[in-house]
Amino acid sequence: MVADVSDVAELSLVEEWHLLLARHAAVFNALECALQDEHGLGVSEFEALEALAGCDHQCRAADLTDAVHLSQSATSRLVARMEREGLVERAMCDVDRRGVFVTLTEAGWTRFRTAKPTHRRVLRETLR
Amino acid sequence: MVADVSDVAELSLVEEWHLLLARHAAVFNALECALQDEHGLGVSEFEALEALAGCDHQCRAADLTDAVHLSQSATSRLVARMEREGLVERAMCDVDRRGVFVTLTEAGWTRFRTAKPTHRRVLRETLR
DNA sequence: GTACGCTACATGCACACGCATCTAATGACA
DNA sequence: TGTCATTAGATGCGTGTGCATGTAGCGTAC
Repeated sequence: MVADVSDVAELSLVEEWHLLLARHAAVFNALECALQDEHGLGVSEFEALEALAGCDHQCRAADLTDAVHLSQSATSRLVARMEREGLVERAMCDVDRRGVFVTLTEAGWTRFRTAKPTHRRVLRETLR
Repeated sequence: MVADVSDVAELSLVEEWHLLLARHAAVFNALECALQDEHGLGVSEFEALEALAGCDHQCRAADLTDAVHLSQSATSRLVARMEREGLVERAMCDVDRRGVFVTLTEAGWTRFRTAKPTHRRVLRETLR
């Protein structure tokens, strides 16, 4: 019984997937705990804040959907939660009145800057 | 304004994290859709089946928890769902009567073998 | 043997998710 | 201008998740 080339290729493919799963789970859980405990933020909330901070503090809801890797509906509720917490505001978009501009509030910007060191620390500790 | 070494290091750390997030989301979603559509399985269900198949078709519930990267409670419910679908059985563990042996049924083994090519195909198509 | 701490798994609960669907606005075309 | 397909985002619904806790069995100490 000799493993041929395609068996080896498949094995490494599965191993790489399991490695990816394990790495993701480890970093994600560590981030979730640290951000929640120290700043009352979930990972998705932080990613949304980071996306907004990197986009002039304002972007379309649809752009956030890509940034947080969530469904459209989940993103909509995420924005609703963050608005309830005063981290962002939803503004009517003039050029396309179906659209929504999500804008970072002063409180949201502050929370992001405060949480950022925690985020980076956990990445340093758990990534790779 | 010159970026120093630690700024560069932090940037690449964050980029690597975002890459990990994106890769995970892409592969996970593709797997979820394909396995659900073609075999009525979720990713976690498949991972559990794979872990059991690689463990002589029988292992402790606690071992499954590690394999699926889920909490203990989620794993317990996962096993309950899979038992309801006839994919696994829960058996009393003689040496430690608190424990539970999860065993692959014939149907579970068949479902795993059937779904495996789909799983590998999606990995080939979406990983890297 | 009895008491006590620990471990394995199950379960109540609150909450976040995706899917399907709804509403409102847009753009194209007759 | 009126119709209609398309798109942006919100929401009802069912389900899966983690946390906290419950229950039962184990192991040690006395």
